[in-house]
Amino acid sequence: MTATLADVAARARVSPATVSRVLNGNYPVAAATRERVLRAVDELDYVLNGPASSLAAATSDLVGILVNDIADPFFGIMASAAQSEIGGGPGAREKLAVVCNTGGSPERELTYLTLLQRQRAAAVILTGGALEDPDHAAAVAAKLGRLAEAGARIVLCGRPPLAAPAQGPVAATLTFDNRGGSRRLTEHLLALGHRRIGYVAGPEERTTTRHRVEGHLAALADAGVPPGPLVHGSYDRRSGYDAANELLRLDPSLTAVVAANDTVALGACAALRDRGLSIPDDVSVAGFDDLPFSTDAAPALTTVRLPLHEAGARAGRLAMGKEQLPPGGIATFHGELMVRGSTGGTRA
Amino acid sequence: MTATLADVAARARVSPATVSRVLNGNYPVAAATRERVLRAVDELDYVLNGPASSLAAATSDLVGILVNDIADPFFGIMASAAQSEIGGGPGAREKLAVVCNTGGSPERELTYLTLLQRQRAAAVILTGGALEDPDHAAAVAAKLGRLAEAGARIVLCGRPPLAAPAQGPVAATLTFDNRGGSRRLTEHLLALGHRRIGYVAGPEERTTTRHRVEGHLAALADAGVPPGPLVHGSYDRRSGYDAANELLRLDPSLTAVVAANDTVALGACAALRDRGLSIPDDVSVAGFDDLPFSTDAAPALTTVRLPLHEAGARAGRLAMGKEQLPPGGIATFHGELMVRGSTGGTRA
DNA sequence: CTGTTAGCGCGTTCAA
DNA sequence: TTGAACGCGCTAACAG
Repeated sequence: MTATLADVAARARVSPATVSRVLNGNYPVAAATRERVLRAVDELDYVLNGPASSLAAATSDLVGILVNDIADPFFGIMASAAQSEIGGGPGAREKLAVVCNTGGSPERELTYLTLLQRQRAAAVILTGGALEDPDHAAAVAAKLGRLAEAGARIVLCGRPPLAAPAQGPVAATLTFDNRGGSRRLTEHLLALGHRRIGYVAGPEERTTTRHRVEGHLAALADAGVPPGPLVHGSYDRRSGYDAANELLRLDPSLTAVVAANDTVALGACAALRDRGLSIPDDVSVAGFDDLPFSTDAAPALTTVRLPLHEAGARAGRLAMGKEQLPPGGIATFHGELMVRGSTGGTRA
Repeated sequence: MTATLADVAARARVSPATVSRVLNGNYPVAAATRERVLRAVDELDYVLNGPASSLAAATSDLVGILVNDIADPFFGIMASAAQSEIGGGPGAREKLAVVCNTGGSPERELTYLTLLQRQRAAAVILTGGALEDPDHAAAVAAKLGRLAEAGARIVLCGRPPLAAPAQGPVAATLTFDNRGGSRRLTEHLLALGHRRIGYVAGPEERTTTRHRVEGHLAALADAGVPPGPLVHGSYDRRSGYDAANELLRLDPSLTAVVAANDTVALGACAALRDRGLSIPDDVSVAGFDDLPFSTDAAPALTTVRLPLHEAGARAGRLAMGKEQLPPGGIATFHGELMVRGSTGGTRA
């Protein structure tokens, strides 16, 4: 049926070992022999048997990229950038960069890690915020340890470092300064004169959520302004819509709403518009991430730009061992405040 | 080191074959024995060796989902839906659904197909429009034939059927009625009184591009209205921005612009706004796909809604063999015209 | 229902 | 520089 390495060897009149050597290019092979082998490969339309190869070599060319929501460009952009550094290169052995969608479910996260371990993945990139549940964190840390033992390189991207003891197996951590970005965003609102600011937070028990809330509260505390109402929700538009209505119910005098991310912010905007409120004249709205569509909203969204592409690309290179991180293995990416039309001064 | 099946067998005092049987659950095993084995698995923290398993069984639990652009929610939504039908959930026979980002590059598409063939993938889902280059189409068809021979189930999602002889290995095809949707969209514009309509087409040589253009031209032809200017571009915002400017240069009297998709349409809107034109008073704009953010644009985008989630989920089920398609193996999904604020009547 | 026996196709020693 | 032989860890017959 399908051609095997032995078939190629027979056709090229060499031993299977020699074929293996030219295919892997790690051993010296005479130019003439190599030529003959490659021709045979071509003529037989031979494709290496991955499982057999992985079994013998005890490693595979699979690189897993875990994302919380593949339909969200926040993850799509990072994954795309990472993947282009992994699968793209015309270099030696191609790696198969694959993205695994956990949907934010802890069980699925663990399932995927197990499946990647089962496949003897060469590397694993975990993107986005982590769940803060201690049990789950421990389970993930254990799995990562197991993966690293088996030779997988572990990279965290857009995710905070693991707790000290668990950080061991992690080769590199690229983290976003969510706290700082959030703080600057709220400072911007305060500078505009806002004193009653509502907050639409992301899902509870997530590092990203907590850090962004902390930055917000820190800015308020520094200014001596009491926090406004806060509600939690998921990272979708609908959640932002509902949350904005809830915030206004809790405090009808709000003059600004800060959202967990841009998608949520757009949902909040829709809710405000549906109530006949004008943005930013009646209420200012701000998001986070600066996804491509944020600038097309009505009005354009004030937000914090995260270097998603850069972080993803770097994570890809780290996973391939094409780049080393400075001592400590942790790099922090900062966000940039993008002031646009959705925030403005309070009414006189 | 890592525990193997033999270790588990020894600990459970059974043969390796028995362990294999309880793990795969395809064979009758006494409840007591199964219990003992599962305990041993747990105690040893045993994880099946995927490559070894795939080698012996001549198939793997990998399911590949090829997308043109993972950062585009059009693909993210389909991939997410497909993936949720395939893997990650609770259950014994887990499949590993992985998405592969071709970036629209023909070479990478073939590379990924080869890598999936190498891994002995259980199924492959190809999403989105295909390149129309005959050489590439033939190469893809050949690869798919090879994959199918090796036991992979092939599903096309949001992609037209292959040419008759090549359709053989394809288990199922879910296609979008791009032509019909596009035609209805243009009919809507014509009904509003537009007679000079510019068109921002997608990348050349792509089926999606051609079908949408054909539907547009068909509507015009039926109405006896001559086609306006048409320019090609990629599926990003920038491309829409530049294209809109170019269209207005070609014909300053345009009253409407139809774009290849929503992202491009938003870019076009930005260009029009930057020229001081009002939407839809001066120029109407329409998109395609109805991605989630389209409703938040200013004004909200008139577009054609495609059942991306439904198509993706169905593709996932077909890939798993959980569902059969009616004779012919082809199902067509139709788009729904969504009329919103970005299109309006021409000025009197 | 369970154990025994062969490979699956390749990488990698060791010699030559 | 090349070949021969072994084993990676598991599944799939075939017995029993």
